[in-house]
Amino acid sequence: MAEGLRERKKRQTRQYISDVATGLFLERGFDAVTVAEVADAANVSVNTVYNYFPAKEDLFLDRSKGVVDRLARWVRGREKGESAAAAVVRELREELEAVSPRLGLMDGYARFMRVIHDAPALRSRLWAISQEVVDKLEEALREETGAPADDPLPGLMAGQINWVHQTVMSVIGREMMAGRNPGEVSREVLVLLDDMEELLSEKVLNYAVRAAE
Amino acid sequence: MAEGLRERKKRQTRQYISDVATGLFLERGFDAVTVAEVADAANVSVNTVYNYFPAKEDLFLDRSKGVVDRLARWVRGREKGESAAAAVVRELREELEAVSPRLGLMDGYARFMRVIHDAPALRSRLWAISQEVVDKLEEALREETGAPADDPLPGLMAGQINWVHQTVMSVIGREMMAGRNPGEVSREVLVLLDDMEELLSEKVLNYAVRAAE
DNA sequence: CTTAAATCTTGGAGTCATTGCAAAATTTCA
DNA sequence: TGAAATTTTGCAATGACTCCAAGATTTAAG
Repeated sequence: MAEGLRERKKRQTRQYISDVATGLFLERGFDAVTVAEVADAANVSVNTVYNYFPAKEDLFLDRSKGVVDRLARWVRGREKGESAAAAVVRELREELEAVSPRLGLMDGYARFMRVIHDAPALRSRLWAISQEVVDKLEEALREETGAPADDPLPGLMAGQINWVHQTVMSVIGREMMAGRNPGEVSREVLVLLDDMEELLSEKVLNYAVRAAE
Repeated sequence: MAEGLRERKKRQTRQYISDVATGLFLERGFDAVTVAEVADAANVSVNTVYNYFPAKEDLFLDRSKGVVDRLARWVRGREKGESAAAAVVRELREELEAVSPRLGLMDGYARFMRVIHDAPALRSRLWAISQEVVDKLEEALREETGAPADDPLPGLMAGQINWVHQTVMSVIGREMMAGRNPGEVSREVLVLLDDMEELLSEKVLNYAVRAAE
């Protein structure tokens, strides 16, 4: 069915508010910009802003929400004969080798991270998102392995896999904020990823291996 | 030097405010109690509350701050021939066997956790504390091993060790909230701890072994 | 014991995020 | 085209938190 005028306008408005807000936050920092200013700059009322975004933090982290099922998706899409952890490590390695902006390997990410780093509210929102990532990963592991609800292993495995992802993301953030360029950081984190892989036990690396056909 | 009247009064006032606030939060939940109510109930002004506590969350989580250097302390106090991870696992095992209230194994912890669970602001404050725990642990590992500032290993090891501690604490919280009693939870988590120990690689279990004399 | 300095407490005003409500504007659809 | 559904907006209110200056208390010197 074709999308009505109303739907299109809503999507545009939402996007515009988010863009305007992001611009302001990047310029002056999260705390220094009020929601009222965002509303003014976007030519809408404060209420309209809250109509689209549950909280101020969502104005800046709206995009990041595409990340919540990243690990679950990678695990579900793992190859035959590949374990959950191996799949995540492989996907991370591929993204790193491609110097992918999805991991923050892009110009401008430093400024983005700086805004988050300087605003406690944004940091906690990021933690909340990260928690969602683990939860969805654990759920995926349960489904993939058919583990009973009281089996603690999926939770433990999700924790280990999340450690890898979390560490990669946080080191990238730190290094980019330190002024390094994406290529440099990519190479450095690839080495780090090797180190991490070596720290994973065989039990982790062999958990939830997908049946080879 | 003897403590002056002023110092004593301040400490008492601070403690009293925290106690009163904790009581109210346990009764009615974090969000349902305003800072003004806490101030009233404690016979002080709102400004005095903020004089002692930087934010509302600190009224409830004041105690928890004793936890921030737990892992660093355990590592620094590890025995001869014992690694950092082994020390943390051992200390955790001892606390679990003792059904220690320091880990939340006590009646009333369920209600305490419930308040945190239901208040996003408290959850993020807990995350922040947890971050401090890792940071201090990493710092301790660097000092203990004399690793250079650019060595990534201490950070990775801190992450692995933190995973163990974090998982133990969160499972205890979850089970206690589910109405289980401390003894039960203790036994269950001891088993879980064994599982986790098996998931740690040799490299982790042998990192920062203290010289045997 | 008296008093000035240092320190605490308090009241009050103000900022800002967030919510609730009802009126006004816009879009959809019969 | 006109009523119904949906969106936008203005307005008022709540609650955390900050700033400031005045008042109360404690300390310490004389």
